[in-house]
Amino acid sequence: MYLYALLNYMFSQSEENYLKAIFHLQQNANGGISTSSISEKLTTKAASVTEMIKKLAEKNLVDYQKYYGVQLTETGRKHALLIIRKHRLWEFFLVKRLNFNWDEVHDVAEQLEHIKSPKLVEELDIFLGRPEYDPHGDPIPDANGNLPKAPKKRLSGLKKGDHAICKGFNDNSSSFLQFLDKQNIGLNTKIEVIGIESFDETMTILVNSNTILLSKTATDNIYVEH
Amino acid sequence: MYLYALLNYMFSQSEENYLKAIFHLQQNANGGISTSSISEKLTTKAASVTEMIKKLAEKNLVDYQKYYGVQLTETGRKHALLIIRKHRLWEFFLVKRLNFNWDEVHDVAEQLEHIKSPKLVEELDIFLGRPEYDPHGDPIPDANGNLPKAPKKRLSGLKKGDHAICKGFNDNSSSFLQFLDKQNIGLNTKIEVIGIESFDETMTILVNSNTILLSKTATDNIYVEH
DNA sequence: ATAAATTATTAGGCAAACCTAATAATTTAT
DNA sequence: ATAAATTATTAGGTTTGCCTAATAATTTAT
Repeated sequence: MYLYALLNYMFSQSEENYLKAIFHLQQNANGGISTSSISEKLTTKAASVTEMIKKLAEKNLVDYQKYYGVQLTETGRKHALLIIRKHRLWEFFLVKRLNFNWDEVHDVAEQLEHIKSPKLVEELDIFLGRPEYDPHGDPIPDANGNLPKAPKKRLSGLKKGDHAICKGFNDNSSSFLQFLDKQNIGLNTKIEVIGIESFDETMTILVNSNTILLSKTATDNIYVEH
Repeated sequence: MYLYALLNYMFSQSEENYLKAIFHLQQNANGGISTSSISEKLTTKAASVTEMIKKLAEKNLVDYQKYYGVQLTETGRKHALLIIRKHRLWEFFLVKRLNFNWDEVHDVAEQLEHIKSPKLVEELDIFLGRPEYDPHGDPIPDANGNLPKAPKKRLSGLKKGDHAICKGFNDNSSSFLQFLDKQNIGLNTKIEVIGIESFDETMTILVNSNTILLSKTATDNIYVEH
């Protein structure tokens, strides 16, 4: 199908990285995404972002108005979701089939997500049993870009006495994931909120009968179901 | 280990493609490899090859003297073998695990071979059961660049009356492999040589009780054991 | 309301990897 | 042995995606 071929083969790795970055920034923001936030996310300079944004706008992947920020078009969003789909399928493969630890997969998946082959994505999905969540608990978009709906709730939003199950992480950096490993916090770990400090929102939680202190930054980045 | 890291992370995709092309050309030639043969293999222009060869020589991946051709250094050869190892492991994965046909895998494997992660290569190798041959019958180098020794014999080298088993193909192009599929020739197919035309070396062979005519070009590209 | 700080854009450059056209070196053919 | 053909190199250009430095627009602070 023409659109599919177009979605799969037309864009450079750089362009794909911009689409993905904009998509992720849109998740946590409303309205247009600023040039500077993109440059921060991709560790490039703002001037480079301006340049690339112009190109993406010409290709109808983003809507863009000077000083008013960027937003993905429907085509841009579809392609961003395809890259995220590939990224998360590969992460699943690496962890579940190749014995990678969840904190080791990010860099490799960043490379693998740019491999262009519609058949590969589909067959990999089948081979893995059409998983719905990656090893970090993030939902894997299906071939049409639909995400399994699991509204995310942050650990930082819970109150004293709440019980919860850990369902994902917003910061997938190796250092954060290693920190979680050290605290024995992982996907589906059961958590009880013992208390919250009023001055900085540090949270005291119970994990496997151990008491652990987590900063607001940490609890903001942990998704739970409760 | 330092050398390993060096081998894995130092080179661009283009550089890797040149190393691989030179390695393959060296298999069928003796002495230095000409600029023009490289440009033909990679469908680039000779001027681009000259440029790249200079760069590879500076990085000690090839030995190079004006008008005397190119040869891989030991480092260059090691890295070429790593890329070939990755290419063939991925082809094995695609055919044996993801239901690709053997004539569909080349382009995807050309992309996957450039993924940089020593752990990925090792774990993939283990996951696949440390296969020795890819789906085309080509040997897969081990982690040290050693190839399982299976000296290759061409079908074109056999005489009338010889029996043989098909063990691999030199031309892995989709069109050639599809031609073979149509003739019911595949890995481990049993062949009997019925006759050879003296004027153009066209060979008449018996495959599953069917008589088939193969051009010299075809028989040159089929490896056999007999 | 104006100065200061922030954010975005433009202009001009650079490196990688390709290209064409012109030229040079070597080999082959008569 | 010289002309013709082949092969290789050089010079100069292009595109992509990045950079710095200068400038412009907008927002924030006093």
